[in-house]
Amino acid sequence: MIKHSRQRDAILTYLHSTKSHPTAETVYENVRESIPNISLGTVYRNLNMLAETGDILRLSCGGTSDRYDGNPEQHYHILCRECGRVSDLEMAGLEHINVIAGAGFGGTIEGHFAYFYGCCPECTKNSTE
Amino acid sequence: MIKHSRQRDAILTYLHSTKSHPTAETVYENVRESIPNISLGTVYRNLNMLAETGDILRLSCGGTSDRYDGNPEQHYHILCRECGRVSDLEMAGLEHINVIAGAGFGGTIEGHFAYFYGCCPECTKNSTE
DNA sequence: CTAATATTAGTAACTATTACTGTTAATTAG
DNA sequence: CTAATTAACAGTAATAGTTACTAATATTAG
Repeated sequence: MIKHSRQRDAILTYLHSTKSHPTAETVYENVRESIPNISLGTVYRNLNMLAETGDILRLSCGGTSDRYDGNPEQHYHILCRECGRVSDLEMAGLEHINVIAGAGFGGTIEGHFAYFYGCCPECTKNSTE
Repeated sequence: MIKHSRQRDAILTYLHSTKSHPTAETVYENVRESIPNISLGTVYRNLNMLAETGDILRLSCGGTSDRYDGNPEQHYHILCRECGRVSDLEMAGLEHINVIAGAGFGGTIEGHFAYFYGCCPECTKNSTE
């Protein structure tokens, strides 16, 4: 049985307020502004719960720590190799690649995880100036 | 300047001998059979070097530890949600998704990372028996 | 309101990985 | 073939991210 908690609300509210795909540590720092004595363990536990229930997305883009996304809708991301930022991509879904992968494969493809890397609009602009 | 080393050779030889995408720990355990006192730090250092030079691939499929692949050619993987195994997929390249992602994106797409998840042939077979 | 218990803060523990240090061994120069 | 140089090593300590534990607190049900 799941009980409401001020801490979990604050975490979700913060994630909804940003498009920056923060790490657990960043979530912690920001939520501390409204709940100064929140524990880092609480942040981790709630991020795990929220990811489990599908209310948020966990992004593992190869960096040292996972990132979280308050938008649980299926969408894709790009990791900027210049500034490290993770940005949303507005693009069509790629469900068809599951079919490509499944052709000739003896098992079952249930889905995929994908992210792109390159240079974000800001860094691309800066490097051509 | 890069010097030859028996340890690095053994690591590469082991990775070439398997299709199992082992973790650093598994590489360590196996290479210890030929070099019993090899250090875990040496395994990590060489796996990083080999990944850096492009001789092997590092796979970060969301699990707790990275995995390594002795085949440096671009190819895709499937993570079995049943047994945790990571297997190679024989399938066409997906370079076209970079174009899809780049459409309407202000920055530059250089490439993508993708893996599939589902059920490997062995587990699919077992679950339908 | 009271009882039951999910959640918390704070801290300790754990795991994967990297850094450090003195020693060993691969390469280069003579 | 030495000897000098230094990359790489083994062993160990340290770090980073995350999870586990515990007694106290806050939420919900009745």
